[in-house]
Amino acid sequence: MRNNTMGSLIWLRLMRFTNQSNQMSNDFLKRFDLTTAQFDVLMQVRIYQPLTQMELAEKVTVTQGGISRMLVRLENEGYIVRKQDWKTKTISLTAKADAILEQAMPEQLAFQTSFFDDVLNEEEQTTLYTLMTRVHKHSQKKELPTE
Amino acid sequence: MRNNTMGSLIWLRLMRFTNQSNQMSNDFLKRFDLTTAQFDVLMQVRIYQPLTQMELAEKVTVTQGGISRMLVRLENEGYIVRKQDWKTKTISLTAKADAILEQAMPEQLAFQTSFFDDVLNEEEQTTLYTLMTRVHKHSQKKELPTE
DNA sequence: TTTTATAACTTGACTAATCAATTGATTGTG
DNA sequence: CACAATCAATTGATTAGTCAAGTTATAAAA
Repeated sequence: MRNNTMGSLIWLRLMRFTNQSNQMSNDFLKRFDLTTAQFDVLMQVRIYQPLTQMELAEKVTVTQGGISRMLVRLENEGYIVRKQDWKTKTISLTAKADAILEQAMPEQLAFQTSFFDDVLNEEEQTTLYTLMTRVHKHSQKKELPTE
Repeated sequence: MRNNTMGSLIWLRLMRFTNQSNQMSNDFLKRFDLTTAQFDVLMQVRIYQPLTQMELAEKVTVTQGGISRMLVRLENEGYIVRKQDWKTKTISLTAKADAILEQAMPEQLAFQTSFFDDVLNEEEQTTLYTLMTRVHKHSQKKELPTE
């Protein structure tokens, strides 16, 4: 069964790990009544607010349609407000979201960090980050299809 | 804004990369009328067939419910068959799936590999794999919650 | 033999995405 | 001014997944 190149082994590992840690993160964030995807979106809004839906979609690598649906849910929960502003809609956080993030942010960051701090030393983490950054950046250049 | 530890930077990178490469892979597999998730499942069945739904669910890290739904779709498309065998259902590939995988497998493996071969040399790939394996294995031990 | 347990699978309600088609808002141009 | 162009956001159909409650099949006890 000599089909597995090193590349495909890495690929599988990455997929399984992110899949699993994502589930664990969902579990962890339940205490704040948030999902990982919602936390991700709220963090981006917090950093870049006010911003448009298109801009936000790009930051979290989701389509327009995807961000539209996500924001409907977040708006219904009272985490964000959107106001029509020229032909775009401008998104910002509510006080409720601010308060929750204040608490959730340090805990979630510590949670994420623990996946790596427990098994890799500082140098290894830097190496992992550097390698993944190169791989990621390269994949973004790939985007233009070849056939 | 000193909230970003190295760990959370790595985490974000991994999420964004897997998310993006997953989409690209979906795009790539369109020529075989398959999604990445379907390809993943079919590959596991191919390697371990015949196997039960529970076993398969564990291999692709999905819940029982998730695998049940996925298999309904794959069965409707004529890629797999399930036969009730004792109180479990035993899954195996159809000739159709065999034929498609014969073609798709080498191409998909080459596709996955290209994400890494283009930017990392052999040694760097080994390093990346080793580090991710440690991180992944560790996260699996974590599973038991601490509260 | 009728209950009771239990393991394997399914299903309903939901989150999260995608793509492609459509609706809204704001331009220009004829 | 009306009409086409265009950019932003929404929506319908579908895939993919979760959790928790409900089935179904088999085995074991009463």
